[in-house]
Amino acid sequence: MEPFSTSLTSIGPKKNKRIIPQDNSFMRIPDLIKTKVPEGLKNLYGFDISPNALIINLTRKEFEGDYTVVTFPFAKQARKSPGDVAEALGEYLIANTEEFVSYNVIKGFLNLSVGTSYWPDFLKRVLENDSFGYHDDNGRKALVEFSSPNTNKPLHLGHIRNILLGWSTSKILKAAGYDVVKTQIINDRGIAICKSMLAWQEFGAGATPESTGTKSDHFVGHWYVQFEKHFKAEYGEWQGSDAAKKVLAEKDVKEENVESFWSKYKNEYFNTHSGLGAKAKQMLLDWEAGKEETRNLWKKMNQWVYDGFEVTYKNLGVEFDSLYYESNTYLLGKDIIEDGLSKDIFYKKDDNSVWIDLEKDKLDHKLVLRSDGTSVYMTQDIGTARKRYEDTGADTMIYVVADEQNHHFKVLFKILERMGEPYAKSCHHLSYGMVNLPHGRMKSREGTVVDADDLMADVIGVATKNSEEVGTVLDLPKEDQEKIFEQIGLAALKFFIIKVNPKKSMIFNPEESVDMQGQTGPYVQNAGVRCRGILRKLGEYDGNEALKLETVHDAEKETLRLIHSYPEIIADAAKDLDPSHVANYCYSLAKSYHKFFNSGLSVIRAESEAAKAFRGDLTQATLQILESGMDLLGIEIPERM
RNA sequence: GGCCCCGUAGCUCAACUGGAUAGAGCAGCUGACUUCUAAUCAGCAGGUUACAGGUUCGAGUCCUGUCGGGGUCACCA
Repeated sequence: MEPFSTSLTSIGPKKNKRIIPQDNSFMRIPDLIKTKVPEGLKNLYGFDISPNALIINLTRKEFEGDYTVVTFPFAKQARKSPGDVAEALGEYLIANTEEFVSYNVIKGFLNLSVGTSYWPDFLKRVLENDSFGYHDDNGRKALVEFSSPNTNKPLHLGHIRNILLGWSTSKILKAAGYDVVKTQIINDRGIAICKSMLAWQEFGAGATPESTGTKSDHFVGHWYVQFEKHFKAEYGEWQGSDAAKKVLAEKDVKEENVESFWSKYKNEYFNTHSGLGAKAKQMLLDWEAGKEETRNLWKKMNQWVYDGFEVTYKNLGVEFDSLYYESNTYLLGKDIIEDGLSKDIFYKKDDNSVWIDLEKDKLDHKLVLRSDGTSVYMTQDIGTARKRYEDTGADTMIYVVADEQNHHFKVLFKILERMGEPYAKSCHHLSYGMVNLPHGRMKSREGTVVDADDLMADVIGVATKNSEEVGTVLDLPKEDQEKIFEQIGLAALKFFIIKVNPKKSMIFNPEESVDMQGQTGPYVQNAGVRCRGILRKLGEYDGNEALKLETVHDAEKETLRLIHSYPEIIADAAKDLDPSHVANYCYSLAKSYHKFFNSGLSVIRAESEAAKAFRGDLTQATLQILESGMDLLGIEIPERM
């Protein structure tokens, strides 16, 4: 048995001697159409159109042709029927390009067929360029904020959707030509972490993650839960007290409403009568005053959380370029408000609170400084945005945050605009829908929150079980097997989440998330692994033979056209900030290759040297694009599976 | 209640941003492994795109209304 690392990483011939055409005029079909159709319209009818206004589709498989141009939009200006325009354009393209060899017209649809010789040439271009599909630097810098957890409890399924969206959006923007900075703001201060701190101090008896053998962020989360438990007990007991009876009498609560009244009163109880509440609040005040003992406790517990997060992030395969801590940024923005006050962007009320009037933009008045002069969330966000601009020079800022904050970001961006911030118009809220379970929302009270670490362990567990049943990698060393199981399990999870359009809320069915058949991550991986297997067996071949190819079969054409459209997929995904485009694309490409594989067209036993070389190139290119596309989603394709 | 988002096959999702006969997967049923990996493929079945109008060559997509679901309306984050 050969060692894993050497036997599996060689995937066949990488760079054979090839005839590389010397001209620089190579254009992919969409670009060719965008050049030649406006030119044709100008020559034929004498009017100009914007190339971007063209509608170019892959020809549906029930019709003859490869690419379809829709001519309805030009009919009026040309003063001809859409069919006539299509005919004339078809003639023009045949006469004035090498690539198109025939056409047909159905109503206003011009179906164009690309000549066979185009494809082997095209594949060579793909294989020569490892980053085929990527776009040139556009000179812009985008800052992407995602994850942004609180430090009082571990990450859960909601964070996973956020993180996967943020990560892949960052990758996609990079591929689309942006310089990208990945960042997060860590919400490390506030009443929540104080609750964990207090509970640990009061009831923890010196326990540590080490002493209890608990992952350190879960350890801190445990004490947060303990706080809630003790608080609830305290509250329940209090409800029988004279003070409680007095409250009921004052508020004139009827007998049958007592229970629901108490559940709504909880927050007020925390702020008024609760002993634990008072202690937690005192802790927050001590923290703000910089009391050393409190700060040390805070540092200790936060460090536990960070150590835990680091493991989760690493397992998920993500990392950040920079971090912002709320404890450093929560005072930012106040100066900016003062400044804006003098410029009449904001106004002050009699009680000294500061507001902005957004009624002209069909929004409300929004508070930006409390009457006691302290800041609110919005104030911080204003300050942090400017700081980030100063720190990084990013002219585009993308906030990956759940859609419950749609309104907040609408207001934030409008305020930044009013302030004349140079990046204001390029701020985007990548808003995504809630992740629900088959039986409804995740609720911490009902213990239905799906923990991130548990979830990853589960999917890897299922992948391991499946893989051992299939038995195809049992000959490999144990650690290589484990690596593969991990790759497969995470692929299932990540793909399941990322294939859904971000703005839609999604239902997360744990059973379906570990499916490995059909429209899933492992299905796509399997196509790539299949390519690797074929290339391994194929060995050396003469790449130049491919240029002598005489026919391209339908089963090959589908895969070719998909590879061909990869650059547009990246551009669209970047424009829409929507990684699901890439996921669905990868699935289509994998599907088309599987189909080709089963079509009876053999690579290794091809009918001619030309076909063999061509299919070898096709297989290599498919693998290259699958790896590239899945990489944008944070998914790896294993060597074997 | 005001504002915002969503509603597509039994279930989970697509539909190139207004283009051709709305496509996949899962679940169900039939077939294909001595063949380049069956985590695959081929096929059957499944739809009044919530409903009613409108806009135009053309509507799941845009507009209006109705019904259903979610979010949000804090000197919280």
